[in-house]
Amino acid sequence: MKIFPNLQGGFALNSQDVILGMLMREALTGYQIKQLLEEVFSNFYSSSYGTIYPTLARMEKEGLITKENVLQDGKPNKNLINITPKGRDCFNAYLLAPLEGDSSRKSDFMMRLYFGEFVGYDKVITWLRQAQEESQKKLDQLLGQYSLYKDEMHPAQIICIQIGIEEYKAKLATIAEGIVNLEKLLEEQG
Amino acid sequence: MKIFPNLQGGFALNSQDVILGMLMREALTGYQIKQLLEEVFSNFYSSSYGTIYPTLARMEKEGLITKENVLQDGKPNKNLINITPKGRDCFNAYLLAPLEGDSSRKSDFMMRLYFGEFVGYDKVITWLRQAQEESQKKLDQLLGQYSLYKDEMHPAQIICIQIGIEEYKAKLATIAEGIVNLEKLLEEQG
DNA sequence: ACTCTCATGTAATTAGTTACATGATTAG
DNA sequence: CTAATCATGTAACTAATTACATGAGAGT
Repeated sequence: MKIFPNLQGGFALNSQDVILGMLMREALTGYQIKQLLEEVFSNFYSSSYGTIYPTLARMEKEGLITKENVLQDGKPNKNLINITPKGRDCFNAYLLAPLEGDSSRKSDFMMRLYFGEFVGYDKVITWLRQAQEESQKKLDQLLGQYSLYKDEMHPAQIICIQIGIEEYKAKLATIAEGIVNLEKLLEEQG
Repeated sequence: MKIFPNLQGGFALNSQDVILGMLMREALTGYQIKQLLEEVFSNFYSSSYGTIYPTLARMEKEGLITKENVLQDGKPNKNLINITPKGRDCFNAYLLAPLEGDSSRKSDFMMRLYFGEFVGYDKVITWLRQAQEESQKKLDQLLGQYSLYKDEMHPAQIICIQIGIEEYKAKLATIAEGIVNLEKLLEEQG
């Protein structure tokens, strides 16, 4: 007896939907899918090889994709993944399904900030600086994407990237302000 | 042979650390822990009863907490959870461990925006409006928290909430702008 | 010599969600 | 009489991560 009746073709955002979306435009390899996840989707999704390859195997069995073995020279052979008509239907069904509320973003950084009372200001400042560096990298990545591709991007895609950019800018500004305030407090103390 | 040697007292942010942090100030019940997660931690963590109670049971076995049964009248009995000295050590070890990079925020909304080319502008606008509503609620929740407790909050805690507030403001502004642009495009189309 | 990129995959393990199960009291 | 709040827990199942395993070619 199934407790979760929505095995696949289910309603929650999962790696299968993301992969199908990527394949809508062009055939890709598992390796390329992973690269795209890191380079362009990392702001709102992530997945490892340990998820990607087993998912692709299952999707092939279900007839959502086909694998085409391509011999290369100088490089290992690759399996080029093509989406099938059934796969396209499945992706369109995902797009028509009700939008889910944003799933919980778990942030170690924010958690520690919240518990900042249990460490010294200096430690909190260290965390803030680390988050600052990380956020700056993410922002640069998004800005790079935007300037490179904005002319060929769909309006919805542009909004997606802009949301990321503006969120990181806001985060960075608030972190910078926080560092200044904490440094002032540190000085007053000692 | 263990593949993951960091069973507990591990390095990744998990429900155990969050629960210990909550108990540092005062004893709580499992029910109250869930409420706090929804009301104050929801911006950077979430957990269900199906995680909380089994985690508490394991933590008791490991001596990180103790349960104190309290009889109430008119209400069901409750198990008040107290943190032990070992539990405090464990939480401090978490705070000293290296800060993790922000774990992947998986967002159905952002994913759909990115694949907006496969649906009409009207559908994208619907998604934007839904996200707008949801983000506004989250923002209001944070603003409420801030105005209620800002005088008793630690500076680090204030920064934590401000980051959330500014992120949501930025998101809302960008969504609003996006809706205007898409509506213009819809009109032009006819 | 070493490291990076390309390339595909499996095994062990963890952590989590959803749905179920129970039941008293209070407020509308 | 119906729904919400208070309160604790379990069983079935899903989804994912990490680490391992393999191997060729290119650049420094």
